[in-house]
Amino acid sequence: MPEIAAPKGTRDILPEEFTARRWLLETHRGVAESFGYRAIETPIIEATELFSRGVGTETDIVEKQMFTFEDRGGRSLTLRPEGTAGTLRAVLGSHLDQEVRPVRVHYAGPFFRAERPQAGRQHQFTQVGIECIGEGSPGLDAEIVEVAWRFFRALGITGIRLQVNSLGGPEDRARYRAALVDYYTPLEASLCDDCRRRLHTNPLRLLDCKRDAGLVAGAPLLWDSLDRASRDHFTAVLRDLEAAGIDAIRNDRLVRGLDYYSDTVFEFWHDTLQGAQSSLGGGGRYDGLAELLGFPATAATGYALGVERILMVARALGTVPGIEPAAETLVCSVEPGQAEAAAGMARLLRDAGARTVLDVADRRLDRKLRGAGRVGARVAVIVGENEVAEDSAVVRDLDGRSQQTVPIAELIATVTRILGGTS
RNA sequence: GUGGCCAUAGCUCAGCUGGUUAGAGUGCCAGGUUGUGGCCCUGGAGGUCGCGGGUUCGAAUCCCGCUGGCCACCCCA
Repeated sequence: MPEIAAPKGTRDILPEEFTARRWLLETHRGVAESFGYRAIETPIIEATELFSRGVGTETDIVEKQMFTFEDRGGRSLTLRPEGTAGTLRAVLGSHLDQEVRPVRVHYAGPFFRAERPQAGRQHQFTQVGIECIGEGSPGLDAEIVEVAWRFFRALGITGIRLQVNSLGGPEDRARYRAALVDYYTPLEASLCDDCRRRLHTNPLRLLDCKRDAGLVAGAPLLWDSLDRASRDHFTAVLRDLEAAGIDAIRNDRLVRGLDYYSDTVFEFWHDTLQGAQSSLGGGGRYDGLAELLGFPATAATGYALGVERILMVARALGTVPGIEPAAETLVCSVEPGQAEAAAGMARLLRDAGARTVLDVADRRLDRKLRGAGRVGARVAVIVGENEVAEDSAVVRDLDGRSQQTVPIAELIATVTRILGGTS
């Protein structure tokens, strides 16, 4: 019988990594809540239409990256590839925005994309994100960037390169798309294969091409297609970011892959991640998404960040806190005969709040004490024949290498004194 | 989805141009110490050589397919 392995593109989160992720997730929660964002959780499966309508039919995500299946009633469902559409659906569908505006929410959870896996790109991955729904002021674009900025700072991650751009409104984008097509069409013969395809499917993507960089340099600028309102909006965002002390790099070629963005878009890059995976996450304003999903027009802005990638950077930078030992106390019997007495003492210690491992296996005492070091315990409580006879225990300070025999009544006090003293 | 590299013990890896019982380090278990750890010594367990087929007298080694990982592209988290 072959062993069953985790499905392709998925990974198990073992205790050590779990601890690091918890640190990251808790840090994000703390920063988001310090700005008044509240936690939300939405389903992992959604109607396929949520993404085909929201994210855009001709985007890569919807075209070829979704895990889609039919339920027993023949409805098409999809494992969510991103979080914004579902969150907006949840907030507007429940009329949360009728109570306060804007609605500020944060979330964390698994997402799924069927791309070829490699480091930092898995079928199942984790994102933390926030959405600010119900108001269109540029100050809120700056606010969410500031949340992310503080989040990275709280993790101790330096060297973040924040890229910002404005895509303008739908009309601006249509105008720009036309300008790009006008520019590239005469050059079509000299384009690379990918670009020739992009010219007809998704002209904005032409700006991403590395091979035709020379042509990109001469392409029309997005900024020139923006109307007055979008220019003012973006100028205000840049001003607010500067006021917040955030270094934003204007990148006229930054075009995010999802159709629903309008005006402000941004991405966070870091150089310790190699090439294709240099993006830690991004976001932007998506004032048009609500209507695409059938809700009243509602302005909104938000971001999503990749937990696994950020963890890779934090690890490379050495900012991940050391893992806590599994237990601070180990209680062991000398022989199996003292198992019950030892178990009783372990209960006392746990009641007193000490994380305690019990080892009453039938093996040599020195092996059990070796185990104490392995779980990270700083105190060993040893119970043998003599101790049972006189209702006492040997309390050994594993760091100080000293020990004493104490009555059970003094066990807790003795152990907590040692634990308190060394920490 | 396209192209390339890789897959040997729990972990990190060696195994030359196919040759007999597949190795090391580390970890694990045990003994040295019939009640005392992080060092040391000794011994032991543990491997369908990713899976399936083919070539050959003989395959961990060569060929094909599959699965999985990694890298690049695509794109993004």
